[in-house]
Amino acid sequence: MMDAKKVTALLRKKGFKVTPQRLAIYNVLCNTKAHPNAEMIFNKLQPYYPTMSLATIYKTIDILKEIGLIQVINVGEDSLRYDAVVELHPHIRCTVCNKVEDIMQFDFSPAIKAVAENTSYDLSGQQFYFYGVCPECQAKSNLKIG
Amino acid sequence: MMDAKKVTALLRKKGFKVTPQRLAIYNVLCNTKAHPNAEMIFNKLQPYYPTMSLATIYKTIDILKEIGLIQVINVGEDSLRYDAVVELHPHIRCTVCNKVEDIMQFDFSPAIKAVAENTSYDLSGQQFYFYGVCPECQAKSNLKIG
DNA sequence: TTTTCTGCAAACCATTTGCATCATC
DNA sequence: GATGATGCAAATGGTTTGCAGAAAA
Repeated sequence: MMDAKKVTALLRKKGFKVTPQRLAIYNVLCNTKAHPNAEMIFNKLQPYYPTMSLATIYKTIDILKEIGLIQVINVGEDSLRYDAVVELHPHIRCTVCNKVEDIMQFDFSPAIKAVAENTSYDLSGQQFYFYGVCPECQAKSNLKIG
Repeated sequence: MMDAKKVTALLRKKGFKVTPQRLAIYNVLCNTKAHPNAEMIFNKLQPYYPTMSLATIYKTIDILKEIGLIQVINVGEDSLRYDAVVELHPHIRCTVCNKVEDIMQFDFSPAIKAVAENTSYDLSGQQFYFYGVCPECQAKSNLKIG
């Protein structure tokens, strides 16, 4: 569900050219909840853009980040993940299958506000990461034991 | 203020040998609030252990992590930082001077409890990172403008 | 004496960069 | 046609690994 017009307009406005590669990369991020890293985006696009390189993905990610269309997620893996949902929300990573999901059930804004009011820093952002075992991996683990 | 006896006993108990390098590295982490990365530890020890290598620092960090004496801090830099305070507490990084400090003014345990009760994950840990400009860098910035 | 550790050098791997060619405008 | 983008290949840099000599148990 990408609003292609919006991306196109924003890229142009910020002085970047509009290319099929850039639209495709943003499109992948808009149509997944998997929070993919560069290689996952690369693999997803491989069948349709067989000549696209990882370098192009990294360069495009830099631009999308700069113009505020995506955010970077650093859940303590070797690689970074990317999210087209730029609104603040915590993430949780399964320590067994490494899947990364959004946490929406709890609103952290009061906590963040409290920190902002009690620190001498001029706050500009924050990231909350949770770690645990997802329901699917719990089930698999129970099967093995039971 | 490292409790050398405690480290020594714990290393032995877990089947690791006690070496001056290991004690020194843990000692550095116990006596700083700077949340150093491997290179900062290396530089700190350089005058006293001129032959110590970065490889030894990384290997020691792995062990200290494994036996629960330190925690890893991933504030979105190129390198990881380490903290001898293993109790949960949020960290804040100055986006100007890159200093990393503890946040102690606010208790996140109620928020974490709420997430634990509302997620289908079996929670094992979490990390909260804040970003902003520290008071010192704010002052410097004001000088330049004013 | 046995086992594990240190420290050098080489390997690793996600990400970045340089550059010639190519697409967008 | 001018400018900026792509994609290959090489570079980068934090971290890891292999291994011979050294220290701990």
